[in-house]
Amino acid sequence: MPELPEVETMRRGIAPYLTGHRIAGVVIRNAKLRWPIPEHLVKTLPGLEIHRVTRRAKYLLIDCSGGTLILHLGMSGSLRLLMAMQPSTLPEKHDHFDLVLDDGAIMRLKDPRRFGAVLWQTGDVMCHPLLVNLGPEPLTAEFNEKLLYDKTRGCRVNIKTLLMNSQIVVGVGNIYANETLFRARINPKIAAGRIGLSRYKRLVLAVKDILTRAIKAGGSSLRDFVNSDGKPGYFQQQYWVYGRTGQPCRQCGGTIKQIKQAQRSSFYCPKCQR
DNA sequence: AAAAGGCCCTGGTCGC
DNA sequence: TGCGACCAGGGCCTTT
Repeated sequence: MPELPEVETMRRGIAPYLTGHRIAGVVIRNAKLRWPIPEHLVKTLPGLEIHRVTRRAKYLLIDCSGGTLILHLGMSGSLRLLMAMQPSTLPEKHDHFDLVLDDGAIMRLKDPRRFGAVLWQTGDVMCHPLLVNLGPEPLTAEFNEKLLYDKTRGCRVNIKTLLMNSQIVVGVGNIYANETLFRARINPKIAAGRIGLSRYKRLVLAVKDILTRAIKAGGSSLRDFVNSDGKPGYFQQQYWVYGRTGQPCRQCGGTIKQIKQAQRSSFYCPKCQR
């Protein structure tokens, strides 16, 4: 389940191998992702030069001459780089898409659950319907307590669900929503409109700090991106509350509770989070 | 308008 | 050991 830190780690992993290269070929083995992969990419992309690889929310943006390739990894997607002359480049069952580069390297997308996406946008990529309504990046100054406060006056939705709303802030998935609320000592059930500036300040700091640390941890696994399974090595990190139903709170020893909010599992410590 | 629920999909886990 | 039921999850889309 790639969250923002994982996507950013993947971006940093692939960028050096793509930037400045020309696309030599495209292979679509299974176009049926979240949306169909446009078949015309097989003809359109070869010959184009890759200028840079950026990220917006959890979307990877491969900026080419003439357009931008938009990748989303869904919840089971991963990218791998196979270098030229490497013996075992046989695609496996869920390797749906290859981007072949002019030096023979291959960027291969694997996505067993096919919630991911490969799309193409000409012109300003930020005008794409999937990107145009996104809220601020969590690690920018634009994401702050005042923004949360202003956007939630009169809002009755619970804070956990709000935090996962990409129109409010992008890149906070289920795991980090739970973990950041614990860090900020905020009960996930509280209505967003009843939270004041001081608690929002704690929440913003928690989001920034936890995401920043996760990205740093991912950096140490960057070398694994070439000729590996594409999975950063920090997935087995320790969580304070996520997935710890019934276990003792690492802070107070109380019991971690699990509830459902907007069809998603929420985990929290009723004693620490009020 | 806001909020709630549905849906896409596969692999892993669990009970029988 | 096989098999069905169920769950997880991002996030757009539809319904209320």
